[in-house]
Amino acid sequence: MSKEILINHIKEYVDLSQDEELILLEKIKLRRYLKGQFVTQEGDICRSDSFVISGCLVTFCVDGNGKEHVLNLAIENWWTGDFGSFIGQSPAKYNVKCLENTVLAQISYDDYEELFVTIPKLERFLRLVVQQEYVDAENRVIDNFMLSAKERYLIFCEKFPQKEQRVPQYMVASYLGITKEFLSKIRKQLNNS
Amino acid sequence: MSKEILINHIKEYVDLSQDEELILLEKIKLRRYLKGQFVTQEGDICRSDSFVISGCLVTFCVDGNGKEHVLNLAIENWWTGDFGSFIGQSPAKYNVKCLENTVLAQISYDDYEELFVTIPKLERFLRLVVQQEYVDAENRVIDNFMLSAKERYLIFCEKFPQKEQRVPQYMVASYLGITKEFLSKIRKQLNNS
DNA sequence: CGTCTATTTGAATGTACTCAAAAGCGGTGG
DNA sequence: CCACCGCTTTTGAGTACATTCAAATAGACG
Repeated sequence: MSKEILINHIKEYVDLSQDEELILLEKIKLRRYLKGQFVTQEGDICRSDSFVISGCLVTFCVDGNGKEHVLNLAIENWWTGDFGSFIGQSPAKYNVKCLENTVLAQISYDDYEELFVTIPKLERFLRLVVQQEYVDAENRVIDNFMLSAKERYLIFCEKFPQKEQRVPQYMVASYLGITKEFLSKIRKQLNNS
Repeated sequence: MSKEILINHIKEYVDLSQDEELILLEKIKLRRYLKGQFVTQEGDICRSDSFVISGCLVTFCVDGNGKEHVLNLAIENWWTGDFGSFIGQSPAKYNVKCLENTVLAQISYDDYEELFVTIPKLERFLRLVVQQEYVDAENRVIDNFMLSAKERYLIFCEKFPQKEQRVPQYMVASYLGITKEFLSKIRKQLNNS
């Protein structure tokens, strides 16, 4: 069953007893989305933390000129959503949209708080996950400073070949912080060498 | 006593009993550094998580051309260090250097693991802190995409006036992802208007 | 096949960088 | 107290990386 995928993900970080698994199974809700549907929209409050069972999603915001900026791309076994909105239960700054038909395993904010009491080690699990995401986010800041657009693109392809294949090129460009035109030129240059 | 400052910081997130405070006081080590000293150097393993009691620090790395890139600036009541190195107990990618005489409250990796067992709610504390830092780091990524250098500088000054005042301008520039020369020109332009 | 969206191409432009040099500033010692 | 030193900041000219805008081409889907 699909919920098991999330359970197994959690078990990579902390041990769970049979009972604890059952409690979790009750709290995890599966939700299906069609390609193009939004999981969260700017201004909404993100009520659930979402783990991707299958599919592909983009997290982006829109600036004053209507330009879209991609914060994150998520595929199977990644967490997604507007985490700032989730932890503060405050209006989302970002939109989360499905690029494919998608199945998410979700745990609501309230259930999380309840679960932290009944299964305290989930607190540890979430800490470990978020710690790593924090380090990755900081490394992304520095990579954007240190590396050229071409280098960032090459590293992206190497690190996330599946994302590169499943996500439209203009979103990859935005994720890398460059324009779609410039990414196109980079790719052309890479082919001619 | 200075250690109380860290205890109070923790108490902003979780309640601590008298006993728990005493256990913590034992594990927290104060360490003094002179201006210019390094808390961590690239390649070291960052053995302790450090909370700034007083002073000011910069976290930076050096690229292939010898150019320095500032990841973070820390003052009183901030955590500092190479967190990636700390959580993985792996060689540091970054250097952490004191810009002033500095006092840090440190908890070692091993003591942390012990503390998580004796005071499980510290797990929650750390999760809450790191969650916020993660969201801040992601917002920094997007701000660097969406905003001009001038806008980023203005927001930095507004958000962290003390950092702007205590940190050399060329480090602020690097933190913002621009050159010292360009920041100088931005400041000139802001004065003439 | 036509329509819609995504990608490519090219020319002009801009934001920010490089390099070199000068000016400012703070501390130290004569 | 001033002169000097090292380090930081400023200035200017030339340049580069990446953007904008407009148009052509390619792909996907009904």
